[in-house]
Amino acid sequence: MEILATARAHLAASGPADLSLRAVARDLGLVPSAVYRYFEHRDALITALIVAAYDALGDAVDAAIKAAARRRPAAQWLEAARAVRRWALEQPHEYSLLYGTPVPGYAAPTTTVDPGTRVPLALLAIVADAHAAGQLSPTASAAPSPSVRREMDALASSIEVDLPADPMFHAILAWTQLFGLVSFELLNQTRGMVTDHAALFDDAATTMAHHIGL
Amino acid sequence: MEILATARAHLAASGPADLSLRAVARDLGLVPSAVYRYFEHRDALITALIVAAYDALGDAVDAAIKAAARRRPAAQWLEAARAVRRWALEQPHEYSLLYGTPVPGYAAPTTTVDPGTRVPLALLAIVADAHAAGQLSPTASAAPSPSVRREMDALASSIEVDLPADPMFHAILAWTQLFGLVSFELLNQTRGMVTDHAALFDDAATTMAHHIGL
DNA sequence: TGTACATCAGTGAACGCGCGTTCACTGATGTAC
DNA sequence: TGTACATCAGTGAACGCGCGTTCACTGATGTAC
Repeated sequence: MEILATARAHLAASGPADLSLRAVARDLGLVPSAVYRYFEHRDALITALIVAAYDALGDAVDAAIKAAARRRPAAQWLEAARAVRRWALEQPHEYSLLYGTPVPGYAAPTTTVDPGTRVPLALLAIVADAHAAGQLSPTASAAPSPSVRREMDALASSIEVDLPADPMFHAILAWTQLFGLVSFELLNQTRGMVTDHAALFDDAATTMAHHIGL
Repeated sequence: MEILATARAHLAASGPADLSLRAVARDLGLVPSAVYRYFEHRDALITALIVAAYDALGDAVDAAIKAAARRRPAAQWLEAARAVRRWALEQPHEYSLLYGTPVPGYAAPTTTVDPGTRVPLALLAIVADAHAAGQLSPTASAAPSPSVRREMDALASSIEVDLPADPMFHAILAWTQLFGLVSFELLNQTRGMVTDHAALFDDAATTMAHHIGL
């Protein structure tokens, strides 16, 4: 839909906070009320944007994993991680729509949950595939406590992933680490501490893979 | 100053996006223009809030480390990490003012940089103290590439911390991991995946300490 | 102890702005007979 | 092939709202002599 495309373009230029229904209409050369023919209200527009962004990120990650399908699991992991970072740097505003402070006054409906799980599920799939192929080395690193271990087992079965608690635990940590790094880089929180973000990120992703046992 | 206190209270109640000069004045029973006697413009108010929040968080972390001063470095690390999470959960809106998407239209002046480094410096100090006391075990985990290693050495000397590249690297990763976890929890990004966030967090912090060599 | 004056803290009205949303409407395009 | 009508896509004006900021002002408090 053209409105959605224009809204994404507007988002790319100005950031989520300036994302108003009127601004999108303006960009399209439409009168504001015309947008109501396509979206019930502003929140519906934002929801559509969020879903589209999650899907774009999911597609980017899936494509990266697919392109590395014949390589070692650790290489797949690295490429997936790089795809996340690359996508985030290319569309920082869409990234912050997904992983930043929620848009004021907007309450995400449950529709946005499923698309939001695509990336973590794709990352876990790499680990699960490695495990199925017997390519997962037992992790030398600290082990989770019994209660967390139980939670990891429950999570694994609820999302139907065949993975022991240990790599599950480290994969969850890696997932949060990944986004922590990208967010810090985008928010300039590492200002003055890190200069070559790409190199640090690659090393970080490789380290994560190592911790997981890939 | 009373305006600042009221602004923080307002922030606690409504989040950074609703933080307007008029709202703060309203809370104080003042007319909007009265605020201009104390702050040159809205951005000055926000800057003051950011600095105050960084300091509050810094104080919380420092206090936690101090209270654990006689315990093992790994325990100090865990307590520092817990202090970050606790503070974030107690004042989520102040946390998101610091680590969320920037307030629309606000450009952070360099004044906010120094207070923002308090937490990472406090975390690094734990590691550096352990290193000075010979209590840092060499990390078994993946090592950074030569270029990142060089960057870590440069960083260590620029912030005057006596730490080899290896633990420095893992400490930086742990720092980003810490905030990634807290942000994901606050943003509800782990919805449906994690239920006992406190337990996962503790295990994560312990694992980080282990990776660093604490 | 009293008077004159400066400083301070805040008032009140107004400005122009962008926002989401509503409502009655218009004119072009498509469909049925 | 022509006419009648419905649907569609969008217009235009208006609503009430909150925002940051300005400006001239008022009245209380403090200071100097």
